[in-house]
Amino acid sequence: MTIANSSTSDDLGSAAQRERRKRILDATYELARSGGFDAVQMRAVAEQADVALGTLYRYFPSKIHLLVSALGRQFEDAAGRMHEKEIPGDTPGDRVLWVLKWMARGMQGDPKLTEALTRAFMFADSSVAAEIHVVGMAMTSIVTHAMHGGTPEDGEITDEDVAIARVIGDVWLSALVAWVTGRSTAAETAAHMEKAVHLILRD
Amino acid sequence: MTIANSSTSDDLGSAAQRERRKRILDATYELARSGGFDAVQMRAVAEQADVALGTLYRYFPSKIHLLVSALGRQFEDAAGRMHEKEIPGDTPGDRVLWVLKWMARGMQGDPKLTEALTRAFMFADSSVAAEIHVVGMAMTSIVTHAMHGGTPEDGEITDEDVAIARVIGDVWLSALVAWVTGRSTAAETAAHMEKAVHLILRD
DNA sequence: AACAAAACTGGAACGTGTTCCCAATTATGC
DNA sequence: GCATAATTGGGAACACGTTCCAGTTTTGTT
Repeated sequence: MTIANSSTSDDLGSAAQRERRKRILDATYELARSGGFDAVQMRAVAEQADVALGTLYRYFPSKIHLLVSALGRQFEDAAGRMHEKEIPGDTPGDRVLWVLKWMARGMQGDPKLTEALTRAFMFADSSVAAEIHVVGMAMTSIVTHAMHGGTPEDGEITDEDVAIARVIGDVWLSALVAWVTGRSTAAETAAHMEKAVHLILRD
Repeated sequence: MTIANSSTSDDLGSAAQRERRKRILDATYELARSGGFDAVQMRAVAEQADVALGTLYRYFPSKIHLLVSALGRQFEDAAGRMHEKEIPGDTPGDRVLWVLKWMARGMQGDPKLTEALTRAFMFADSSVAAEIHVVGMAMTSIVTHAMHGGTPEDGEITDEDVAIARVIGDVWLSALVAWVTGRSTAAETAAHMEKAVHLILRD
């Protein structure tokens, strides 16, 4: 149950292809950051990445695949950074809340980007299962890592831990959607998460 | 904190307008039931409801509004039926699980319909806040009603109860999305909900 | 009954995701 | 180095959500 090992640091394809793929994802980020989901238009991505529209579709078979792939890269980066540090907090609940707040801070700094990626994730169907799985694994990994104090040798991660982490991840996703779609404020979201973690991880 | 009182049994408009609105929602259900989200095409809804496309857009300003309104009607119906019966089960956890399974059974009977309504709900932004609120209230009402054994006089519903119900609702939504998008089976979803309810409502 | 306002119809038109086609370019095997 | 296959570029075309408009019907008022 370690960090996902997907093809983020791409094994596949020639150097030129890896370069194209990177340009596409970079263009996606930039458009999403400035204008959110609606601004990530396939023609605009293609133009900014300097590839033809057909090529873009060869690399990512839909807009949803594209955005969820971007989300996966971001989550894996976050999970990687997470694993490099000690998580502050005396109890699992404190540490999980610390991590969730840390991620929330990052997301609030780029609300449009977050909106684009989250809505794509929520809209994805089974054809995006592989990319979705990457995200789910990274999220579970982040939470379980926080539950165990960030000290890698600190005991095994049990099935129970994973189940708990999934539940927390679910609540987090729902809260994220509510925030992203403007149905709740950042403060309400934070309070809601705090409540949920206290319910689930009674210290 | 009783059942939502929105304009489901429509106060607004003439008889002909209520009739049109009903035809539109019926057409929406039928198309969703047979083909899911993608089959609910605005031109098809208009044709099947025997109204002009412009009229459909006058009643529901977007496809998302239309589907979320349909979901709201369904949830209010479910909440209403819920409140008429005693919920079996000795503990809050048992009763909540019973209710969730009862709703899951209904949704599994119409998977395409569920897919259409759920995806619309997840995709809705703040312009759909009113319709979303109807759904959220109905869901919270269903869960709190189950927590208190279905006997209406059985104590007040506290803020704490509502907070708990919201968390359960969040997990349920995430699980629903996973099921609807084919990322988890009905059995996995049920097991996951059971785990979550046991964590949140320790009996 | 006559008129004004609002609602409805039918259909054209636009934007964006997606598909398709073919010529030009690049990579691969001999 | 060359023949062949795979990839890419450029762009037209299609589908569906959405908007808009001119004309007609319905509704409401006096």
